[in-house]
Amino acid sequence: MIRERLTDAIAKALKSLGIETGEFVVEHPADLSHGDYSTNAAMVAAKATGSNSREWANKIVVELEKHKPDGVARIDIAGPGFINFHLSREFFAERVGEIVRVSSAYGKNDSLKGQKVMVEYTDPNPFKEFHIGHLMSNAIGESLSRLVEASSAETKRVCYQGDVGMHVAKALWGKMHKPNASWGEAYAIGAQEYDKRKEDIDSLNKKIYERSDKNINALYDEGKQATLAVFENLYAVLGTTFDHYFFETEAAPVGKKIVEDAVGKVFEESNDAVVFKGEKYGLHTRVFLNSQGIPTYEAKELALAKLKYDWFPYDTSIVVTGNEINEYFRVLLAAMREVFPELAAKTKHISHGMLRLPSGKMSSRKGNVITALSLIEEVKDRVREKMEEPDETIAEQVAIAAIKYSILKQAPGKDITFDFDKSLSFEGDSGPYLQYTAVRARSVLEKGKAEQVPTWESDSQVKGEVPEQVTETERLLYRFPEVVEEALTMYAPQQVVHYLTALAGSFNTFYAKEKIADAKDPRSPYKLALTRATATVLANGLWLLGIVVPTKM
RNA sequence: GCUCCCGUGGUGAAACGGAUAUCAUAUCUGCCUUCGAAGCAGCAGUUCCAGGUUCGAAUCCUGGCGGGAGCACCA
Repeated sequence: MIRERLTDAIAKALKSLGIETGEFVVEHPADLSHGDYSTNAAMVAAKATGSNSREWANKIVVELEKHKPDGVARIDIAGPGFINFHLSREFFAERVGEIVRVSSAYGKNDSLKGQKVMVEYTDPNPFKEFHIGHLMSNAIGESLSRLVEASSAETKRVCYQGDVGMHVAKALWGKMHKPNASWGEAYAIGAQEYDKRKEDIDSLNKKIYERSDKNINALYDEGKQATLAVFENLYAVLGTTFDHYFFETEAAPVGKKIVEDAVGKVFEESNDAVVFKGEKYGLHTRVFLNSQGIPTYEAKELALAKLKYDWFPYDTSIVVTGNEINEYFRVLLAAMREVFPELAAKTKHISHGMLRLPSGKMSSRKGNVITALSLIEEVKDRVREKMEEPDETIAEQVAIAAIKYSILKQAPGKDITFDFDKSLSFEGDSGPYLQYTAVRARSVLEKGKAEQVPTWESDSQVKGEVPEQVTETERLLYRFPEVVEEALTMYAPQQVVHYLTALAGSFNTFYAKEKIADAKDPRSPYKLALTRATATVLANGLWLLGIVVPTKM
């Protein structure tokens, strides 16, 4: 890798000047005109010695010029002492050749080879709506899963569904009082009436938990099956295939036992409930078993960590949830560090922001939720309007791309105020823009084939000329593997999004300026190879985002 | 009240402590007899406030102001 070569060369140069440090960084300058890589080594050296950074830059460059690293065409100094590296024409042409050769494997790495990683996400609750908040969790979790997978980890996608607990009791209570209501509506009714009918609903909760009433069991089973079937259809549309489902019903008894066994050690009794005193860690107290002896979310989550590990002995367990439970999770992890220290150390909590409505917080309790299904349908309608020959499959692929892009373009953890016209765009900075560019690139390749332009090969370089001018597209293409690794280590799919958007933009500029497929142009074979490399990176990158490239648009 | 998160052009966002803060959108101006106009080119416009640390701060620290979430038997 070029980056390592540069880092080694700089370290060597510093060493020969008597500076021993690994503190400097080698990065891409924000502005492409500043070169392809840049280092702050001179500033670091200046700091260590208390002297001028421009002078250090001059000395370092003299050293670097003695053994110029492969692939570097020019080194210069700018600003307060940045050393900028401009890579050579040959370097970029070789990378284009490499991308075409490696194809769908381009961008993958071995950083997690031999590791077992589990990712839990989406987590909709049976008996409640699958709303756009779950869409956020799904988009982020799926993308993280794919980043992990692309880094060669053995990856398991799992989903944890709350099929027991107060929300179920509320939904069943609502359904019993208004049988024609949908499950989402039934839940809202139960939630709104809870204050008035607390005793009723609490006792219903206990019956559900104990499965002691035949009629209630039948209604429960029916509701669970019906809502889960809806979720399955959505997973298919979203492109997620879970390897395993965990349910709260299996976690509950395990959690109860874990907590009971540790009463007096980790947990303590308080007002008939069993609690964990988080205060000693600067946190707050949370109830793990309620006064009826029923395990709460916290106890079940503790059990879940163990159930997961028993099923798949992970090295890392990533849990994607909404940020509203950040505080709970900190308490939970504090308790887990005492009960299962080795599992707590392997658990990584990623929280996503809330999808809010302009009118305020969306709440399934109040019933003012936008369901995932209605959103997808609405977006599909808008996509169809733009299509010349409507096609159901493509309309869906484009709609999902628009939705996922709007979620993944920003750092997970930040809220999105959902406004239809502002949040979902088909133009510029959007999922469809990336798809469109990929489709367009492929169509140019078709044209090249039809015109019988010969195939360019990087090793022989005999079948056509390489244009002297390096395009912006080429300066971006070779960075893709770095972007993938960075996005993984920082749990930041938005870096892939922003990279792809820049790449697509550069290609569209290239496309507008140059005729690519032209049998009479000796540079056409190379330009087609560049087009193929772009199409490949766009497709590989979109895969990481869970977005499909349509056959046409 | 306490704890945590967040304040970037009109709007939505990006930016391992790095260079002239990037991108999109909306508005405005051009470009389809040439490989797909869901596109391209151009104009204009931004780091909440006050201190501090640093060669260098949107980023780190302190204090304000503003917004959000959570704070005992819901998840």
